[in-house]
Amino acid sequence: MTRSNAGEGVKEASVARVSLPKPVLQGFHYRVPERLRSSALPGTRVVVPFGRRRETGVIEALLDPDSTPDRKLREIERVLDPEPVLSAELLDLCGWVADYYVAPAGLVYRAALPPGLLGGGSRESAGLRRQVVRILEELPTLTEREAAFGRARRQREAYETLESIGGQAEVAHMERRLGFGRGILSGLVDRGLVEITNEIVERDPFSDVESEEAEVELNPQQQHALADLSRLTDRSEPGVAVLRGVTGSGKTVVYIRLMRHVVEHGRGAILLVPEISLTPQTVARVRAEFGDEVAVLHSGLSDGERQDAWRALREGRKRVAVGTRSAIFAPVSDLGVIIVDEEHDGSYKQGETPRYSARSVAIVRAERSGALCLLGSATPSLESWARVRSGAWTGLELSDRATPHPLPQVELVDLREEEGPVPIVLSDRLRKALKTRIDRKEQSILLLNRRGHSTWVSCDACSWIAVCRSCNVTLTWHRSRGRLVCHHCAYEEPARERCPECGEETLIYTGVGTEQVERRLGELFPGARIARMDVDTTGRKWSHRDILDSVRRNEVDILLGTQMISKGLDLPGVTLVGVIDADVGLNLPDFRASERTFQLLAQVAGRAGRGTRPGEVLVQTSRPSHFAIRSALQHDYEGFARRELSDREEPGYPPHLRLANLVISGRDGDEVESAALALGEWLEGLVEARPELTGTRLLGPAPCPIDRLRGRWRWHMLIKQAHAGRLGAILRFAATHAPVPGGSRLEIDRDPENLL
DNA sequence: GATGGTTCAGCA
DNA sequence: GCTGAACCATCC
Repeated sequence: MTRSNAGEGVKEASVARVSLPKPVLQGFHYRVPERLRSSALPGTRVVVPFGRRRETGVIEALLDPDSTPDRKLREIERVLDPEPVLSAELLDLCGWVADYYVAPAGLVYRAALPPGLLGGGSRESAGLRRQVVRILEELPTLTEREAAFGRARRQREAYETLESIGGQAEVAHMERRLGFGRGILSGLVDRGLVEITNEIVERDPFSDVESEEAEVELNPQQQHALADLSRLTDRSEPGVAVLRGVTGSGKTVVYIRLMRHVVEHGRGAILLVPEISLTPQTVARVRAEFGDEVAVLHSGLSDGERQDAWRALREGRKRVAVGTRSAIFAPVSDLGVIIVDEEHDGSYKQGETPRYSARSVAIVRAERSGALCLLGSATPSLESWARVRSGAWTGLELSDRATPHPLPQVELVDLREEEGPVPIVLSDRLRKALKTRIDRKEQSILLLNRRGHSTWVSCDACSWIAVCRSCNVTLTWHRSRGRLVCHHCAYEEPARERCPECGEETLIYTGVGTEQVERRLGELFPGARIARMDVDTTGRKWSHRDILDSVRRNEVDILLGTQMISKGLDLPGVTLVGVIDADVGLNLPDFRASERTFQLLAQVAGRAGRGTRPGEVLVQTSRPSHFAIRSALQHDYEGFARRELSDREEPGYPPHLRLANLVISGRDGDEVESAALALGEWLEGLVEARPELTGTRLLGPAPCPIDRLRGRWRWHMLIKQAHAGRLGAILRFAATHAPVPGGSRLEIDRDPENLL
């Protein structure tokens, strides 16, 4: 680690390495002026001159002047924090993330800090706050204006427009109605002419969640698991434990008791959940147990609230953090346990730089701070499972349901046997089952992992297909909106009556989505109360909660939705779960297709029969003999895992090998292709030339499954290596030396969750 | 990511 | 010889 200049030797620590939140891998060196020597410590934010502007960065390390690059250094201008915002522990952890994922350190720090602390602008979180831009400095004379703007024409226009509408406007208004993008506005911010602030903050939507948790008696299995886990946390090197608990087995109670144990011993705890709006019950129970001791970090908070929660942890006023992915960086000191709930969930992997997996970071952080890392799931990832089987990690199991009923009966409906001129949406079997529930006043859940009305619109007369303007994917017809929508970018267009190609009224709509199912249900069961839950119906802030609350209040007979209804919900009135098309994810060109299908089916099946009445599950499929579906049918996790592990051995996929996906993209398709081919040759040369890289397997280059996205053509190649260190070495070398022509961009995704 | 310097086509 | 756009290295 770096030295912090503890009082003595003022002259040796007069240079700082600073990381800026920019997509550059290296740090930059600055001189620490005499007056800042005592406050410019590693982990503090500083303002530095960069080019002709100033930037906020984080001091990564203090260095001896003689060991720093031979060039004239500029000076740190200002130290923003009286105390480091990143502790030595977190600085170190971020360093690991930057190194392992080959990500710019500054971007890692930004991901680790509450929004707003680094790199100004916070991400928008729909509607909870509105951002307002306001003029700070008047420019009365023309000469002042010339001087202030120079050649920045658009900025000047934006400034003058703002002036003419009263000096203040909503950022969204400037962007959408007036066409002044975020970039232009932040340019004005940088010139110090305007400021952007967040206004109107609603109350914390979780603050009034009721404390429903009564003291629960643990069953023998839970007691056992808790005792084992508690014992582990008392060790100096507790390692990683995987708690496999069937749906409804009561993992959350175990988490809570374990955290209680840790807190009582004066240590802290972090609980990660996949998506907080979908796990209100988990959050509520933690709140009920820990009250003011817990900080809930979720995207619904305003910047201010998030910073408050963060500070409370930093100062030790709170010892327990609950949150999504980025909460793995919560400043909890003296950690006793880090729990990753639903550890198999793909949302723990960030989809953009830094492409870290919160699960992996959790494991590293726990190890480095002597804490236990507990991974919980009904369907652990194969990566985790393999480690348990090899004996490297501790495995624990909850096989009994805490509810009065065993796991529900799962039955397959073979769609190939169903007759009809059009594809079957609701088989007779499923229809009857739904009818029975409605008659009995019981509730049903229907899963279809495709939103919209029809996912494929084409012309019967000519060959026209509705595709996105900037992505190589079909547009989905959203009937209620009357529009054709791309599910990968923002593009949409009005729905049409006639084929735009041949002009005939011959458009056909195939590929059933949730919106269409909702209509069909309405026709089939006229009196039934149907709720649809997918991205389109949960746009408003707390609509998730509203929908689920109404289900819980028994105001809904059928809850229909995408995979967001499969996760962690505890809806005791549900006795039927129907899967409309189990094959949706099975045919994706991704080595995790089977695993995801199995997990989804197992999770959604677990929603049935959690109350006093037993549950039933119906799965419609055209591939009833597929082992992922068969295993889900029998609730046979181990059988599935065994088969899938052996299937992955030969093509060589995780967990047998480490994987990285290199994606090269750009606007010009031919250019990207030749860049990808060149990169492939370069990598082959590299691997051949270096004996220490033996055992590296290269796959591709080939066009990505979605070969055009947001206007960029995409090629990719896979690197496989059994040895994590070697893979890291290759990736770091490639990131800095690989030939990437201008116009193309290389992105490195280590341990990819998604190969599309 | 942003900037500023370099290069070069297009034009007088 | 001038201008603007495209390209690319550099920013400490």
